Amino acid sequence: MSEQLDLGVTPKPRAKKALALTNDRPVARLVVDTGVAHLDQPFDYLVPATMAAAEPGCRVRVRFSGRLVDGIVLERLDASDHEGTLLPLQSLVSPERVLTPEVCALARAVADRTAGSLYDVLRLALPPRHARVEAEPPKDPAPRPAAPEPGGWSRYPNGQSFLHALQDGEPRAVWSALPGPTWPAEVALAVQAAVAAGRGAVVVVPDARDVDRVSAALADVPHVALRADLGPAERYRRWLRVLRGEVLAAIGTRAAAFAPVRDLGLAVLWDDGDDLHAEPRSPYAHARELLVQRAHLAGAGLLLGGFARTAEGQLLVDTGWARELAPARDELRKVAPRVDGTSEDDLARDPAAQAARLPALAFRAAREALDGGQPVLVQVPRRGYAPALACVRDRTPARCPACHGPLQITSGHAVAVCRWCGRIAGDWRCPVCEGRQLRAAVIGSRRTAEELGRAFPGVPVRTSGRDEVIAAVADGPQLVVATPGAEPVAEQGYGAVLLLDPWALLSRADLRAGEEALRRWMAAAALTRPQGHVVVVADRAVPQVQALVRWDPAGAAARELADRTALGFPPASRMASVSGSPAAVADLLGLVDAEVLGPVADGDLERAFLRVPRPQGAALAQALKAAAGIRSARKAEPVRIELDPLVLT
DNA sequence: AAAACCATCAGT
DNA sequence: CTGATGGTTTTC
Repeated sequence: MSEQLDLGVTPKPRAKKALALTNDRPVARLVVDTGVAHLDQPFDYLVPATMAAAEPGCRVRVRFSGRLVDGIVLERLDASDHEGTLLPLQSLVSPERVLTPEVCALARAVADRTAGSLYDVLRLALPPRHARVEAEPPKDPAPRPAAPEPGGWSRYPNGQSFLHALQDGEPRAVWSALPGPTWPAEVALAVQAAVAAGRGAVVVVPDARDVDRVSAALADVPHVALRADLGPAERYRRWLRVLRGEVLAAIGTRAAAFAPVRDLGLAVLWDDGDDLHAEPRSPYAHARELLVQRAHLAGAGLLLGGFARTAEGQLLVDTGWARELAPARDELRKVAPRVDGTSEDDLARDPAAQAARLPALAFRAAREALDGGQPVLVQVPRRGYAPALACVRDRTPARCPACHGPLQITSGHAVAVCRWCGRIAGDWRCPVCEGRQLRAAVIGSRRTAEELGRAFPGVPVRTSGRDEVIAAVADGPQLVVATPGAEPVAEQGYGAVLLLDPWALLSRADLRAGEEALRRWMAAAALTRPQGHVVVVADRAVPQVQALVRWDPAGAAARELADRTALGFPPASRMASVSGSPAAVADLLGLVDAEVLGPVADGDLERAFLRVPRPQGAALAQALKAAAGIRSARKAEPVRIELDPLVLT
């Protein structure tokens, strides 16, 4: 064979010297970081002899329309079907094959589903390279663990068959976890079942605390923990161990959904309703959609677990794609907390408890637990100082008479001020009852902590919120005031959990307010010791309170899904959010055929929602991508496109 | 960002 | 008709 292969390509006239190509498959088909929406397609380049190691999955640099850009090899071919001349690869970044076929197929599917480009997804899927770490000597593959005993799964009628099917099947389950601290152990058992059979597993949890808890539960299973806060070197080191098959299991937050484990047998997602699972960067893929898609493509099992259940999880059950994995009723009775609803008007006699606005029942429950030497968890909806105000009588949210922005009080003694326009709202009147008196709709955790301290003199009070999250507290009498998601685990479980100000959660304008409220209450209530006491300061007639009392996440999710289906809301329909300048949004909407809601002003920008029946979701994504491509080719200003947006307000 | 492509037109 | 010119399209 000649050095210079004839590929039907005329050498460039200005080429200084003939480039020696590799003999073996001299064409590399790449995905290139073009940076523009309309060029989401493979491009072919020639492989110089010096870069013969540029196998599929390798990072390369290439000249693309004059600029040096990053690319990844998708395939090596004998010849290209491209008509024009081919440029050679500029350099081979590394022979490490970082993009596996499985992750590549997933990224392609995700890009299609979200109207994004392949490279945008790969940017999220592949950690930045760290050359020094790559050069470190590889370790031996970790030994396989033994197949697990059923452990906590014996409390679920289908638990053992689920574990068993992980050996070589693709069991898909929506799991309603028993309240209590054992879910990391059950996740670990499922992972062990897959790994013992020589299959890989990925586990995605909302935050770093959960990563640590599941990682600890996985002590007997070789694995890596991928956390966002690791730093580039350690992050890449652990990721490489997965890629090279040194370990078969990876656990982490959102980005771990793409961990390149070998021969995937199980994907786990814990608490899929947590909004931390939504990727904030384009194309905004949600971890649940990633893992559902990945399990589907890879023929792997899926475990979608949580105390509460989302409407999306319910849909997976209703369509028959996944099965329900719920505890036996008597097992639930053993551990479920005793939940009482109480009116906030039923205030305690104790003056300090009154000042803290503690209803008698809540005060008593806390007192009993503390007297028994047990910690008490108090969940308050938001941190800060009285962030929102409402009519004292009927809870109508207080809005600015001028601009309808929310009113707030910024310090202990100031009058109410509009959060948007800054006007002082001294003359506020309730639009419903004409009342003039305001109350804090949401009491921030700091103030609650102060007030509770006075209601229970001598009892230590700790707070856990966004600023400072406490992972765990020891047993013993103490008050723990926490915002949702920041509740510390108690060593022996809390004696009582108080859910204050539920209206702050329930009365949000969001479509998901009801589901989200129940999710947060269940997450807190699950931290009680078996049959601990939970007091929620709301009427039992509220459906979410009922679901909490009966500990019925499945029933609540079924009702939620039915409600949304009746109204044509997701997940029964699929929606897309489109935002940008008014002209750009109007232009894009003109290119897509779907029901349009809006547009409405959103700051300087405009936002519109598109809605189609669920079966047309793929077509909507395709149409939006095509439209964005047309606009990008015209060099029109970009529009932000988000499929299945989490927030619909 | 550079190259290739394409339409237009002054000078034959 | 041809070659120069300037704007547009393509990008392997």
